[in-house]
Amino acid sequence: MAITKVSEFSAKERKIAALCKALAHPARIAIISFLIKKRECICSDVVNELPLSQSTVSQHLKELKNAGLIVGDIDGPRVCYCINQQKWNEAGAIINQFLSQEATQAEKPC
Amino acid sequence: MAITKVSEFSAKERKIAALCKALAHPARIAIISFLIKKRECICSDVVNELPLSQSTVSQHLKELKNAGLIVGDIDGPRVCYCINQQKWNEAGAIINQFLSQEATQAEKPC
DNA sequence: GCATATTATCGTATATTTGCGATATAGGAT
DNA sequence: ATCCTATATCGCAAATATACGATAATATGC
Repeated sequence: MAITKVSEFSAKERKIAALCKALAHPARIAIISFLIKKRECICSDVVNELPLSQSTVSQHLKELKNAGLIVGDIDGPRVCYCINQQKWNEAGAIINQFLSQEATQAEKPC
Repeated sequence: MAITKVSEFSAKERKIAALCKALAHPARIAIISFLIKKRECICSDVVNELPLSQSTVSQHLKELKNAGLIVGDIDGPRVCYCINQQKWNEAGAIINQFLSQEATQAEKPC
């Protein structure tokens, strides 16, 4: 496709899409659910929970971290992951606002 | 990657991820917003609204249709697209339920 | 220092997505 | 029938995502 056109959309549209993209894989949904349930846990706990290799899990964790949804605190040789509660709440608000948009009175029905 | 492991996750996890994936591109966010605003419109209106070619827009519409979020009614030579209100509400409920999960009392903080 | 445990990153293969032009398809108008 | 408009699909190229094994990096314990 040569070049992606993502940059031609509004910041809001890109933000919503980026958040959804971070949640667009079942492994990442599972990781988030697991972290919410356990409140916090080390990377190897996640690896044990998922049917994926350690390197693949690490990649998914990285994506969630890049999206700001989780944080990893270094704890000796381990990394303790947990939800970034503030960002998680913000993300929920942004996505929910989009999901619950109200239709205006029909402007020009076809 | 040889083979995707999506099928090894739960139906719920896959459902949430699939819905988010449908919303994981700014063009599709823009399309949904446009349809909600206009209530309904023909494909070429969407093409005029987005900085993308007709064939690319058609592909994005197809993805949203596959996800069940929109429907396209054939109207002579045109296709009139609109939100599938019921599915849209369902999707909102599913995603929102996931987003607003409550943390349990910490089971085993690290 | 060295060995071990934990996690991240690199390299690679394959799958999927994005994007477009060209073409096909279908309906309406003349 | 022919032309025009609107949409979908095909074929292709490039970008991105998924997945893993191997390796690097880091901290701890000895």
